[in-house]
Amino acid sequence: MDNNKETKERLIESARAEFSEKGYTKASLRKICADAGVTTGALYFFFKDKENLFAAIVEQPFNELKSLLLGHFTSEKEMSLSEMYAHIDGGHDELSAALIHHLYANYEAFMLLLTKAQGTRFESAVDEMVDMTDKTYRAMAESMARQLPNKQVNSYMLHWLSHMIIDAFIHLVTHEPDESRAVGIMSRIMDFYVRSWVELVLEGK
Amino acid sequence: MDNNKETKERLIESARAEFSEKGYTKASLRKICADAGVTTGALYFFFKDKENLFAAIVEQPFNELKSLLLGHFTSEKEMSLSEMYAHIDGGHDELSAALIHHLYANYEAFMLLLTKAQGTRFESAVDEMVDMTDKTYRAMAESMARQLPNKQVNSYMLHWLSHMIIDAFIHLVTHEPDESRAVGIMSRIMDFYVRSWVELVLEGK
Amino acid sequence: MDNNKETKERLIESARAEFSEKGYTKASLRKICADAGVTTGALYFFFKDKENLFAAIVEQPFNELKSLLLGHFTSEKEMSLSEMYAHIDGGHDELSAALIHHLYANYEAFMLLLTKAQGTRFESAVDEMVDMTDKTYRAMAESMARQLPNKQVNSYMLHWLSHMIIDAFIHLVTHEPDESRAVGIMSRIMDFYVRSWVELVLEGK
Amino acid sequence: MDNNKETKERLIESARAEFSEKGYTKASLRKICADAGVTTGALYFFFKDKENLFAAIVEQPFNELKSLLLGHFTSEKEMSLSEMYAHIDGGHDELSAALIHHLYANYEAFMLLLTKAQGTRFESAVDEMVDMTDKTYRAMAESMARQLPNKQVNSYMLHWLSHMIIDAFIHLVTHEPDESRAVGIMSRIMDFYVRSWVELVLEGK
DNA sequence: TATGAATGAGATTTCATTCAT
DNA sequence: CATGAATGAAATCTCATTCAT
Repeated sequence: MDNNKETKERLIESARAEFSEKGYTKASLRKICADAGVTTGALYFFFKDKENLFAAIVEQPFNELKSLLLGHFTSEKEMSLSEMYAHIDGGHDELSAALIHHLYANYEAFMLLLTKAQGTRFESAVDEMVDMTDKTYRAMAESMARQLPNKQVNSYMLHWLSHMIIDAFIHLVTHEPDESRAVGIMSRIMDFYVRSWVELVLEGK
Repeated sequence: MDNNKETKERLIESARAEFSEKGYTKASLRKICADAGVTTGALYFFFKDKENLFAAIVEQPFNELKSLLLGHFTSEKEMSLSEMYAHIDGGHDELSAALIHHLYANYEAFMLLLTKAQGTRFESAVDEMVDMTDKTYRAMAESMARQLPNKQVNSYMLHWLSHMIIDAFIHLVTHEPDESRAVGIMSRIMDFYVRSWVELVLEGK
Repeated sequence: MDNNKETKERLIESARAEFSEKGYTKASLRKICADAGVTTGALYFFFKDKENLFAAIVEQPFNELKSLLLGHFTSEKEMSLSEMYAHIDGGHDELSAALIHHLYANYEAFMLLLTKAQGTRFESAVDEMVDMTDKTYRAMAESMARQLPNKQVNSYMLHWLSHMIIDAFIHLVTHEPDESRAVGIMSRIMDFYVRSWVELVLEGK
Repeated sequence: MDNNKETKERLIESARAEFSEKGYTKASLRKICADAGVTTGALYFFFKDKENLFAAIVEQPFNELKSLLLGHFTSEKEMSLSEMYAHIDGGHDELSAALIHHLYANYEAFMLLLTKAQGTRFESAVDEMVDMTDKTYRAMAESMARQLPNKQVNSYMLHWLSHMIIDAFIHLVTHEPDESRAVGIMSRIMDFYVRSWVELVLEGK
C-alpha cells in the first residue's frame, strides 16, 4: 500500500481505474475503496457521493477546456470580413495546440469524460462543447452573412461542423498517443476545415 | 393495459422507453414489466436475460445496417482511377439514401444502439461500423496510391474520415427528424466528404 | 427426440438424470421437461407436483424393499434358541441375495433414494429401514435374552448393528457394480455380522 | 433482540437453526437475517456468500477432526507384526476418546456437516473421512500381508471397514447424547472392530 | 395430451450511503 | 481521518405451479 500518497489521492487513482474499466454506473465504490486500502466510510469524508468522486476527476479539466474554448473567440466586437478571415486562419493553430496540450495533459480524465460518463451529469459533455463551438461560430457566421450579398447561414451545417471539429479532437486524443504528432495532424485537419467552413455554412438565400 | 397488443410487443415497447430514459445499465426490468402490465417472470418467458431483451430491439436493424454497409462496395475487382472516381461520386448517393432510409425506419432502435448501449455487447457498435468503413475504403485508397506517382495512404486520415462519415450519419439521425430533408443534407455532406477524402487520404511520399 | 417412448417415460428418465446430478432440491423441473422435449404443463398432467415425480421413481422399489425386509422374519411365533440360531444362520443368505437382487434391479432408483432425497418425504428412508431392522431383531433378541440366564439386550448395540447392516447394503450397492460379486461379499459380511450380533447385543445383566 | 451478543454470533446461531431445519439448499438467508434481527445486507458484511456462512459453522471443527484422524497414525516407519497389534490395541482408545470429545464439543456443527451439507462443498465430508481412514489402514494392512505367508489385502473389505468405523462414530454422535457413555460404547465397538479387522481384511491368496 | 403464457413469490446478492466511535 | 457495522432498497433471475385453449 502506498502509504506515502495521501488517501484522497489513492482514492482518486483507484476510482480512475474502476471507472475506466466498468463505466460510471457499473463501477463499485466498495472496489474503489478496497483498492485504495480504505473502507467506504473514508471515501465519504472526502467526497459527497459517487458523482462527486467522478467529478473530482473530470470537472476541473473539463472547466479549463471550456475556458479555452470560450476564451479564444471574443464574439463581442464586430469584425470586418478580412479581419475575420485572418482571425480564423491564424487563430486556429494556436487554439488547437493549446487544446491538444490540455487534452493530453489530462488524458485519463478526458477519456473518462468522453467515454465513461453515462449516468453522471457529465454525460452531455460532448454536446455542451459542441454547443459552445456552435454558438461561437454562429455569431461569426451571421456577421459574415450580413456582410455578403445574398448569403445566409445554414444552421444544420453549422452545427454539424461544430460537431465535426469537436469529434476531430476526441478522435485525436483517443487514437494518437503522441502529442507532437497530434499537433501536426490537427493543423492539417484545421486548414482543410477552415476552407470548407465558409463553403458549407453559407448558402445562397 | 393494452390487452390487444401481445405481451411480448408490450414488453419490447416499455423496454424501449426505459432504456431510452435511463440507459441500459440503470434501466429496471421491474419497471419495464410493470409498465407492460406483467410480472417479472413473464419477461423471462420471452427473453433469456436483460441483454437479450436489449438485443431484441437493436440487433436486427444493426445487422441489416452492416449488410448495407458491406454490400455497397465490392472491394474485389481492381478499378482504374477514373472508374473509382465515378464510383465514389455516383455510388454515394444511392448508398446514403438507402442507409438513411434504414436509419429512419428504425429510428428508436438506432437511438438506443448509438447512445444507450453502454454495458451491453453492442457498446462498440460505432467502432464496428467505423472499422467496416475503414476497411472498405482502405482497399480503394491503396489501389489509388498504386496508380498515382509518389502517393501513399495516410492511415490516420483514412480512419478519421471513416469516423467522420459514420458520425455524419449519426448526427443526421439524431438532429434532423425529417427523412427527405436528411437525404438532401447528406448529399451535400457527401460531396464534401469525397473531396476531403481525395485531398486528405493520399499524401506525398 | 424419442417419440416412440411415451412422454411419461421420457419425463421419468430425464428426471432421474436431473435428480442424480443436482439432488432433489436443486433439480429444475424446467430442465427435466426441456430434456424430455415437452413443456412444463405436460409434466403436471402426469404428476401432481415435484415430490410426486420423485416418488414415481423411488416409491415402488422402496416399498418392495420394505416388504422384503418385513416378510423375511415372522416375529409372531416363539422359537427355541436352536431354531433361532438355525434361522439366523440359514436365513441370511436367502434374504440378502433377494435384497441384493432387488437393489441391483433398481439401481438408479436406490441411488436417488439413498443419496439425493434430501428435501423429500423420503429423506429418512435409511432411518426407516434401520428402524424396521431394529424392530425385527429386537423381538428376537428379547426372546433370546429370556431363554438365557443373566442376559439382557443392549439397546444401543442392537440399533447400531441394525444401522451397520443397512449401511453394508448401501455401501455394497454404491461401491460394487457387479451383482454376483456383491452376493459373495455380502455372504462374508453376514457371517461376520451374525457373530457380532450374538456377541454384542446380549450382555451380562 | 439479543443486543448483547455480537451480530456475527447471532447470525451464526440463526444460520445453525435454519440449516438444521431445512438443509443447506432450502435454508433462506432472509429468514436467517430476520431471526438475527438484521437486514440481509449485514450478513454480507461478515460472510462472502451463503456457502461461506455454512463454512463458518462447520469448517474449523471439520479441519480439526481431519487433523486428529491424520495425526494419530504415523504410517512412515515399518513396524513388526507384534508392534502393530500393540499399536492397534492401545491406540484406539486414546484416539477414539479424543475423536468423541471433539465430536461432542462441536455437536451441532457435526450434525450440520454430516446430515445437512448437500449442495455445499462439504457434501462429501463423510467420503473424505472414510478415504483418510482407508489410506491410513491400507498401509498397515499391506505391511501385515507382507509379513504373513499367503495373505493378501481384500480392498473391498478394507474400504467397507473404514466406512463402518466412520459410521460408528457418526451413529454414536447422532444417537447417544451423553459423552462419557459414548466413550464406553465406542471402547467396546473398537475392541470388536480390531479383532474383526485382521480376519476380514486379510484373506488367503 | 400437451402447449404457451403467465403468476407471484422467493432466491441470493450488490449497492450507495450513513453514523457512532 | 478513518473504521466497522449496518441499513434498506433494489437488482436480476429462477422457481414450482396454474390454466385457458
